[in-house]
Amino acid sequence: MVLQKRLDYGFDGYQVPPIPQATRSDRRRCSFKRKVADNQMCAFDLLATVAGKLLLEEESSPSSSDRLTEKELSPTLQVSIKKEQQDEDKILRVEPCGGLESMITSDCSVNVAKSKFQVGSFENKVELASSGYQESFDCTVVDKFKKKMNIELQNTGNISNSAKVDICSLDDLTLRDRKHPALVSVESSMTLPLGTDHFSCGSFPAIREDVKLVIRDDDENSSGCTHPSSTTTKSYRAPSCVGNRRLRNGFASKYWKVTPKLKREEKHFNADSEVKPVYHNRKFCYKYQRSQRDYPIKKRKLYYDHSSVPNPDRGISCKGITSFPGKKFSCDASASSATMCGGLFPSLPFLLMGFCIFSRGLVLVLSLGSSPNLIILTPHAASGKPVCLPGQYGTFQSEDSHVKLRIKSFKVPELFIEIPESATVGSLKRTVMEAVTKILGGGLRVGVLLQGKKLRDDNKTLLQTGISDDNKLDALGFSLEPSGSLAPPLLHHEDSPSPLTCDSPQPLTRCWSYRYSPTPIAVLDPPSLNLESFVESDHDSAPSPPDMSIDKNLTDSRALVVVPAMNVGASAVVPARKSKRSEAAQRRIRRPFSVSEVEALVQAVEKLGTGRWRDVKLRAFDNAKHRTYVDLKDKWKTLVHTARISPQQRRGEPVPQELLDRVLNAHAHWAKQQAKPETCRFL
DNA sequence: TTTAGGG
DNA sequence: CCCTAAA
Repeated sequence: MVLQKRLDYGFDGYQVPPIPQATRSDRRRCSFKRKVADNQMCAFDLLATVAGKLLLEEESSPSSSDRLTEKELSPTLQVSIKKEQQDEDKILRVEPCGGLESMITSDCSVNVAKSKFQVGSFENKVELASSGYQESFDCTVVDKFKKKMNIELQNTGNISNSAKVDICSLDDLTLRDRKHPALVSVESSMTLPLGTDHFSCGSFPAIREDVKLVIRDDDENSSGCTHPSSTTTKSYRAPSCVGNRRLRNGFASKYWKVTPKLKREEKHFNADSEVKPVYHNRKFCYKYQRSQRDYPIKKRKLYYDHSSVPNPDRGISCKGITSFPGKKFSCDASASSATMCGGLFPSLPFLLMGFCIFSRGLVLVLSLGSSPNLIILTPHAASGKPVCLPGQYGTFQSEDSHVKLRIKSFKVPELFIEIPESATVGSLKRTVMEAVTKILGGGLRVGVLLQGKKLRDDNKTLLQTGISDDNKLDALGFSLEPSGSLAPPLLHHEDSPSPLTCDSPQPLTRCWSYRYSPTPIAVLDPPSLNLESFVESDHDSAPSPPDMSIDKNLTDSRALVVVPAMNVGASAVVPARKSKRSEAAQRRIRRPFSVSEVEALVQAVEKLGTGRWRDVKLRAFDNAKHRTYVDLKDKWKTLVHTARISPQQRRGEPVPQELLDRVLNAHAHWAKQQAKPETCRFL
């Protein structure tokens, strides 16, 4: 999908010519897809694939193959990337580094000529030199690291336009964060001083959850190792170790296909800026030739002056924050390894596995724990935000603009089973089976949900709906619905159709949200439930223990519930509670406050008062995702009530009288405070 | 989104 | 806990 994104930028997916021997036309036709189990697909694979393709294409290009001399190719830079799956006959040879001259220019793009970058040991010099065009960037290693490597991208014409990527050693890293035994931290500081203002990077909201997943993995895998060589967990392999098996090279992109869109832009440029498209090395590899004289200036403008040129390719933005004319674009390195991504990877070190600079952005392949991630710093326009593709992502874009999806689970219609206590387990099973059969009997339909919203228009293309948008992948969900829905025995009409909230193929994805208005009956939108969410809901005990789970709570278990529409007559299957609400509006399970929670609540209210429930939430229940500020307010209400009634009338887990006294005191106190706002509000 | 209250 | 009017 990420690559699909690239489509917009002129990167036409990834296609790998099957075999070098194939004729060109054959190659074009039967370029094979590297079939990889979805969960094995990783960003690096994608890039490697691309690299493979690029290389192969280059090899077959007389003009460029000239440069592929043994001399120039450092042996260590020759890499065989083999699918870990053993795709025997399809071993890609990727030789991305040594002296290959590549140019990936499209309209206004970074032009990278040389790339020597061996991530495997981090001993090579990184050098991305200009291919001779003034407008291109130089990327050179400033420090020969060991300790620190500095890749500097700079515009040869103007030093101030530079991008820096600092890579510090593990040692440096562990000093900062011992928790993550990553090997190398990439402190990316992209600095494009363009003027006065300063933009720093924030976060990538769109992919935050994905990232969380990664972080979790990190923690799990974290072994405390602080030295690369000792860090040999599955997820963290020292670069040098990796080298043998699967050397992960940085590579410069080569020739990118011209996409239709770009072709159009091409024309545009032709007219506008004396840019003459020149197909270089096959028609889908191209670059522009510009007249030298006005190039440098114009070029920079194209790069950075977003407002002056109506072209999507302007400037590199970091996570959506872009450089604007006269402003400085910067991702400060001081923050952490995550700098580049700001809040995305807070202080999470990552290993730079490769990078790729191409016309429309900078791609970094980073290892964030167990799987490589693809970070794309895109030019401003198109999506604005960098894309992160977790390695284990189940969806990706393949050639031919196909969207590949792996559906791990379906939401299934809710079932409601009513069965006497005296019934046997066997009869329970049968009853459930009956209910299920009832539904299946009528046939099933599949619903597609995007960001919680049901996609009802069957005629829209994935592209139109945005499903092919990488940002939305994790918001994609499917549901099973009784197909009899068109003329289903409607039992209740009071409900209105409701959006399903969740569920992507990923188990840990957030599920529905709490408060929904009554929603329509389940006929068309049968209540669905995520089977995978039958996770033991966490017993939130203490209010504060860090809750690392991704809202596990939200996936409260919802036992079997009914599918009203389907229960025609089946005695065992009856409509649930008038099926008042459907899927999303399912009433949350009851979770009585524990004494410790009450304690925390009381303490917070004593401190903050009774009108600041949000603050109370943040202060004392920030980690209890299932406790909303409304819940806290409600609880306080009941606490006050409880405190006022006699102990005999109280129900549930008894709250210590001491706490109830404090409740009354605090309540009285804050009531008084409200009466006289002038007074200082401290206890 | 929060707050404040009734259900 | 839910639902909402108001802010």
